Amino acid sequence: MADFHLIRKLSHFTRLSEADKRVLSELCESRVRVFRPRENLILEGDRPQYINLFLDGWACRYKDLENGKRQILSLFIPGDLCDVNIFILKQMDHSIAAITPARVAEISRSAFEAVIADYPRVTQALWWETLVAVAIQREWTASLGQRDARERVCHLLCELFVRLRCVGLTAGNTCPLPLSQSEIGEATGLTTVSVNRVLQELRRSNLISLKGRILTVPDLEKLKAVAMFNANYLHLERDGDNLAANF
Amino acid sequence: MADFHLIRKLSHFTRLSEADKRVLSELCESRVRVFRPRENLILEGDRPQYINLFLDGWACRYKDLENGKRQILSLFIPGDLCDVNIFILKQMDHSIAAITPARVAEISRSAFEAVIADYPRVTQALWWETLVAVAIQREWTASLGQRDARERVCHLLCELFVRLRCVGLTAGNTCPLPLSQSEIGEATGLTTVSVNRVLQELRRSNLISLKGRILTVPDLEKLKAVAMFNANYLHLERDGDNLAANF
DNA sequence: CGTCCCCTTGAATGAAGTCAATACGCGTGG
DNA sequence: CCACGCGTATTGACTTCATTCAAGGGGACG
Repeated sequence: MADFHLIRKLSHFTRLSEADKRVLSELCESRVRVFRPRENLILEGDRPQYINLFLDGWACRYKDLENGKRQILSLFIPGDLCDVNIFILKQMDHSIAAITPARVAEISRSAFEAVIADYPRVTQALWWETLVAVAIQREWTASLGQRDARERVCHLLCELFVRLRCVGLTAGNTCPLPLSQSEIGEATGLTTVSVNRVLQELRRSNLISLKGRILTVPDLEKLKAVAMFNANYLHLERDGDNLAANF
Repeated sequence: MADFHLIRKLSHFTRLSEADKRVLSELCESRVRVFRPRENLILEGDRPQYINLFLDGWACRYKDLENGKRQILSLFIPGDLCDVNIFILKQMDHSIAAITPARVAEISRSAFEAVIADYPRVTQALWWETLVAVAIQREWTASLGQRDARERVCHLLCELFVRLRCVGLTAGNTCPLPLSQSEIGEATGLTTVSVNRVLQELRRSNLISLKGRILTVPDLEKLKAVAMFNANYLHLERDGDNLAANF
């Protein structure tokens, strides 16, 4: 199934029918583009034309400030959608770039609207996706505002681990983490040096092990405790189970 | 017109017909509730039932962390909507509280869905509202991650001034700012003491004057420059003018 | 073999936080 | 009318967490 990850993710919200899954699969048979690491999908100021759906690989939203600093605003993993309805806006207020090699389906406005019109459960599920994405953005706000360096890094790692698990990309207590320390820094508002020191310390205290872009979390609960991580904002409790699928 | 502020705000996106305006007015004749300062509209963990529409007064989303710290995640001013479609979720991942005395219309799911079904231009405008709210959240992320204390406070003041102007709540270079220094701190991730020192300095350099909860900005462009404020994320350029209203 | 990232480490610096005391303004009740 | 109390604002001295600066090491790749 082509967009396996998206379907798997949305299934955390509601039970999808076979027809629902089929239409989601078809969505990503739109135009598929491939990006190399650091390649931009779209730049601040550009006119958005498509909803990007990440089939494979990681990417990020980011913003360059006048003072030369860069903030990563959010991370995309397989199964993530960029911005439903983004084509309403005349221009992007931020940029999006691939982090790893990435395969991205570009969903056109018309393809999207066709789905919305005919598949109410999918529509609901996409709404849920949107609401969760905003909740993640809020949690990052809270993190940057109130957590210290160590807590921020731990929180990011917890979030990514859980999100990856939702789309079937973890293996036991292990997951990919294709971010450089400087990218972790850009996401957490820390410098590379600070990230490095935090990671050292997390390794020393056996909270994580991280080599070759593979993260291992021996005790997720312990990491969550350090991070003050509460997964409620990811809304994985089958909120939409009342909309039962008709198989 | 009852929800004057919302209509005025949405008019920055598209030209609304009289019928559009009428249906928006009716929306807030739903149940109107009044809250006192610090009173909670809804708490983390509660089940969301309504879309809150702020008719009058200020409020905020916030999150309490385990370590006792509190982060204000976003601010609501008159004309702001809480979360379109929030009732999809089983429980709130954050709380919402009034800052000043506030009048809030509670829009029911059915009232909302009725509007969506019949008023495509209003639907589009509400989508725009949602996208702008997320863009603001992203900008706060960037602020907390990359701006220093002075820049963060200036940026918040710029944003609020521009948002208030959009709903007709500024007068010349003056606007209400009913936030205590500690609330500014909770929004910007700073301590009260730091906020106080920044404000002192901004006053001394004539960038602002702020007394009795009234903010005066003698030279907005200068303040924007200090804050590295770029209003593009508020998307006020009539992005939806292609959907002309039929009067 | 050299180059380019990325990671690591130490020492010095600095921005913001902490602690603590004081001042101000305003409404309440004696 | 004044005293009191409470929330808010202000100020100074000290501390600390993270940044900055600078240098060195390792691995991948042309």
